[in-house]
Amino acid sequence: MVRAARVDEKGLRKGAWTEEEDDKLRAYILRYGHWNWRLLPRFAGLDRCGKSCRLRWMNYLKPGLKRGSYTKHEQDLIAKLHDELGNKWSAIAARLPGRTDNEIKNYWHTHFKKRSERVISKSDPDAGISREEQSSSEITHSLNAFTSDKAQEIRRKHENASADNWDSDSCAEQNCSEILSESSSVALDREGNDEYFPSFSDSYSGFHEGFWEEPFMVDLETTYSQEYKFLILGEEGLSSPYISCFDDFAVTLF
DNA sequence: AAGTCGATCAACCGCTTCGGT
DNA sequence: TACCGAAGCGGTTGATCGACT
Repeated sequence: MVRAARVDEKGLRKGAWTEEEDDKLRAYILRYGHWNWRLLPRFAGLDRCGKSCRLRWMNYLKPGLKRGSYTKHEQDLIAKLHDELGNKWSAIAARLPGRTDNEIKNYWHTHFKKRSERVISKSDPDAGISREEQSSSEITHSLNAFTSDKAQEIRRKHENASADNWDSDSCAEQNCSEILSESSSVALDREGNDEYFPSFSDSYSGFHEGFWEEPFMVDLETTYSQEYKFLILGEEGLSSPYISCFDDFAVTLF
C-alpha cells in the first residue's frame, strides 16, 4: 500500500520510506528537534526533501500517534466536528489526540463520504435532501444547540467558582471534555441507534493532563536497534548546527 | 488458480498562510 | 508595506490488499 521508491532528477528519494530512513529521521528529531525542515534531511543523512520528512514525522513517526481502527466515540466526534468545521482537517485532528489530519481525511473519504453519497442517491431528487440527511442535520443542530448552552453553563459555573483561578487553557480542555461527555450521552449515532458513547476522558484515560507538555522519554533498550543507538546518543553520524543549544534539551530527554 | 475491481492509506503536489526582514 | 522563504494544509494520486467472479 505504499508507493514504489524512486529517485528524482535532484537525487532525492521519493515514495515508500524504508525502516532505516525512519530510524534516521526519528533519531535525529528526537535528539535535535525539527529546527528547519528544509535543511533537516541533509543533517540527518537523508536523501529526502524537507516536506517529505515533515510529512513522515507528522503522520507516522511522531510519538503518541494512535494507529488502528476508530472507536465509536472518535467516529461520532469526526462527524460532529466535520459538520461544524467542514474540511478543516487539521482543526479536527487537533481535537482528536493521537490522530493526524491525513488519517482523518482518509477516514472521512472512505467512510463518511461514501455514506453521504449513498444517502444522496437514496434521497428524493426533488426534495434535494433525504429524510436520513434531514434527521442527521436535525440531530447535529440539536447537538450544537445543546453544546452551546452547555458551554455557557459551564463558563458561568467557572466564573462564579473563582474569577482568580480562571485558567483559560485548562478550562477550555475541561469544557471540551464536559461538553463531549454530556453530549455523547444524549447523542444518537447516524444509524439512529441510541447508544452509550464513552466520554472523552474515558476514551483517553491514558492521556493525563500534562501528557503533551511532558518531555518525551525514549526507552533506548526497546525502541531502537543497537546500530541506531549511536545516532541518538550522538557518538557519530549526526550533525546539527544547533548541537550546543539542543544539548540541554537532550539532557532532559535522556 | 487467475483476473478484476473496489477499498484503503501512505505519500505527493500545489496552494495558502505565517513570520521575518 | 512588500517581499521572500518556510511551514502548514487540503486535494489528489498510486501501490497494495482482499473480496469477488
